[in-house]
Amino acid sequence: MNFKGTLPTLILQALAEEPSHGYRIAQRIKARSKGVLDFKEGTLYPALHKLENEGLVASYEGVEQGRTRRYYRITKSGKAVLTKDRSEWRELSRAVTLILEEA
Amino acid sequence: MNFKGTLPTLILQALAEEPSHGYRIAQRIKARSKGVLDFKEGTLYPALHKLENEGLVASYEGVEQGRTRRYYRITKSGKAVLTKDRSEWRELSRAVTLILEEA
DNA sequence: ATCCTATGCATCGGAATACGAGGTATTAGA
DNA sequence: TCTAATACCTCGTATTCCGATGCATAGGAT
Repeated sequence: MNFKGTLPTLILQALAEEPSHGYRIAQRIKARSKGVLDFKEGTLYPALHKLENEGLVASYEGVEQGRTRRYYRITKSGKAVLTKDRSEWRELSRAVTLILEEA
Repeated sequence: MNFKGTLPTLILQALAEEPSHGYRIAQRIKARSKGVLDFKEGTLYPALHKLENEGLVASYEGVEQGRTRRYYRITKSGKAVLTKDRSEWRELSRAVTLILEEA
């Protein structure tokens, strides 16, 4: 069960903390949300590609333990978008909460 | 600018407060969120029909000032779903906030 | 009297987001 | 040896939302 629309922001946030690769980003989001947020691979990889296409993240191939992984890092414009996304999230979530908590 | 997935819950909440019709529900959501949440008609009416199809709301035709309006009220199962949706919202929004506010 | 705006309902096409299923391949442990 | 976890990817489908469009009435401005 996930929200629609928050995944790009969550990915940017993860990469702002440290560069990582797809599989680990997904695990991290799941762990940090205590299992609540659990995006599937069929969702994650296309989202990652789209972010790269938009220039918000950049990727490079890395080899670790004989395994090829595609690492991603956040770009300058990615950081700017993350800042904007965060404040948008605050505004929207506050608005929804305001309505739902109102008797 | 809207969240995806919260509209049915917001509609149920509005109808839990008082029965209403489509146009007014939209205005109410917009007003309560101080203009932040603004769902369009092309979104609202299909959502309303779907909720009725699922038995979460019921509708009846009412005439007011010579105008025919379709009024909706929340049903018993609609109230149950609303309660569940509210706790789900809390859980999900808390999870996202947890990740985004974390340095 | 006429026109515009707000009200009020509805449907359609298209875009975006997510999931599930399926495919490929490597590594580590039972 | 077999299985599970890791790691990446794509495709079809469902859902959600928006914008455009259509129709119709009421009220106020010109």
